[in-house]
Amino acid sequence: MTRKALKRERATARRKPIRPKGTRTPKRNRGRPAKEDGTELMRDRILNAAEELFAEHGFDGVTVRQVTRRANVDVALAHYYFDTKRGLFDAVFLRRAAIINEERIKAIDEYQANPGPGGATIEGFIQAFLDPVMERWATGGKGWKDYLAIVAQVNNTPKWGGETMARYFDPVIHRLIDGLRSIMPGARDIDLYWSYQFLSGALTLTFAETGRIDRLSSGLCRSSDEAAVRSRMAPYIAAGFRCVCLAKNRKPPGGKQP
Amino acid sequence: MTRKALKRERATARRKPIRPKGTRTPKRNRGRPAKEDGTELMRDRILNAAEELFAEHGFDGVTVRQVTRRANVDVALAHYYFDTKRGLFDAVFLRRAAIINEERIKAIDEYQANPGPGGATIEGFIQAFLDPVMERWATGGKGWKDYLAIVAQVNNTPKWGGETMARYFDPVIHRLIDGLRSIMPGARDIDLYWSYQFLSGALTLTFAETGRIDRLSSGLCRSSDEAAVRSRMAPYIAAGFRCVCLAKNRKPPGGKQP
DNA sequence: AGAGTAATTCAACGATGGATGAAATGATGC
DNA sequence: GCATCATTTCATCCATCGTTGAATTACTCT
Repeated sequence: MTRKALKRERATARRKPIRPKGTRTPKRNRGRPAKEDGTELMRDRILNAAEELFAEHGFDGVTVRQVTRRANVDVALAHYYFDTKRGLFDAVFLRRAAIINEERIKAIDEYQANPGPGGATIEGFIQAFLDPVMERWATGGKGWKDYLAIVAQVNNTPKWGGETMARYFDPVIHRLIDGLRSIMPGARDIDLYWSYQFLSGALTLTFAETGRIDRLSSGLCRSSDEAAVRSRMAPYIAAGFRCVCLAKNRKPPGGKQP
Repeated sequence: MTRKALKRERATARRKPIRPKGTRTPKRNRGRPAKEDGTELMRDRILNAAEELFAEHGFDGVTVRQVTRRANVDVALAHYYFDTKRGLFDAVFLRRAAIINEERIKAIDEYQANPGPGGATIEGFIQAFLDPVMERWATGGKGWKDYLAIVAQVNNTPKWGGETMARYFDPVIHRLIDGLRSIMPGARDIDLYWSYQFLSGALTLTFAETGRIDRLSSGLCRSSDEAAVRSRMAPYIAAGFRCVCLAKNRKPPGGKQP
């Protein structure tokens, strides 16, 4: 017994049997398909189509019918596998979140266990945190790019920015902050968290590849230029952390100091 | 002759006069209202309601009916004033964009004309660029906060991140970059633009006040803490610019240098 | 005072939204 | 070889969507 059965149980005797209507016209293309391997599983077809569309138009800008049309699949199948539209979105979001999160934890652990000569640095930790995502973004193909565009939208939406992001990403971020704290013993947590906030904004916007910088710079910069991002983002962010989190560099610019 | 007349002209004789239906039931509450001053104009009521809802749910997550219901106004009135849903959104977006853009240009001009003793600094320019928004965010009330939440979503959406943001914000950004270039004669444009990109992400996410950092820090930080942002954002960002744009500070972290 | 115009509401249109019950059909296990 | 199960499609439900034509009422100008 799989999803359908569960669903039917949940919805026991909800409606009257409304459908005394027309007789069925038995046509082709119905029922369980021949198990022809090699083709993508329908469930994955739906996920992939949804990923593309959500990346471009956001959750509310996409209809389930658009997704299933792109996947060449019946509408009902999306509900069969994912129950609701929201369930489909969550499935898209989860699929890759698990992967980068694991890679990130591993990267930070490895860096801390074995930093280069001279010991661990702020830039080193930031790099370890960024690298897995950067790598997927640069070489993971359209699927990963679409996924990162979705993350950017979720991160910047009040409705989801709080809970959805938290559930999936908080542990990794705490791991990063632990690492940074270990090499900045004097840093206050409040400074570390705010610095991460700025990091988060810069990161998600950049990987979202909105095309904004291309236009702004009249084509001088390209959103998709991985080398450009690779050589600048970590240094930029590390400099910010150094400035904000190391007390000696803090200079109150007029405002009161908390 | 105002909007309605223009609209009717545009749609000359488009449809057959479909409506041989029921007779009108003349009730209260119709037609042009008595000119009772002191109350908000209906056009503004619609704009305000739309601003709130767009901030929370995004363009596609809001229906025109929700907006007019919150504004206590008939649906048709929204189309009377703004033609389409998109027109309504643009009106919301434009209303405040004009204000901050003007203030920002003025702030940067003034800073460059009269920096403190010691001359202009990177941090000074950044501060001049941020201050008008910061001020509105901190003291402008819910309207401005909602507006900035909308900006964050637009900025991070591929569909609009390119064109919509460009049309309204590019001139100010170029003004900022001109200022920065004037005190960093050796800086390459490509570095300045990429640095701005990181600034942009940090800025829009922070002002969007998604509540993310509150949860992440277990309540240690509050999204709405203006003093915390005021004392950290400009230094963080200025440090990043210094690091990326001043050649002597550039150190290639393994990747190839463009 | 009457004609014209601006602002507001009513009532509907056609399309489409998410969702689901039931039929169909191949695979699986006994 | 037959009953059960998992997967897929068909056909539809009902609510709601953006948008509009026309009626209605108040204000403005002559």
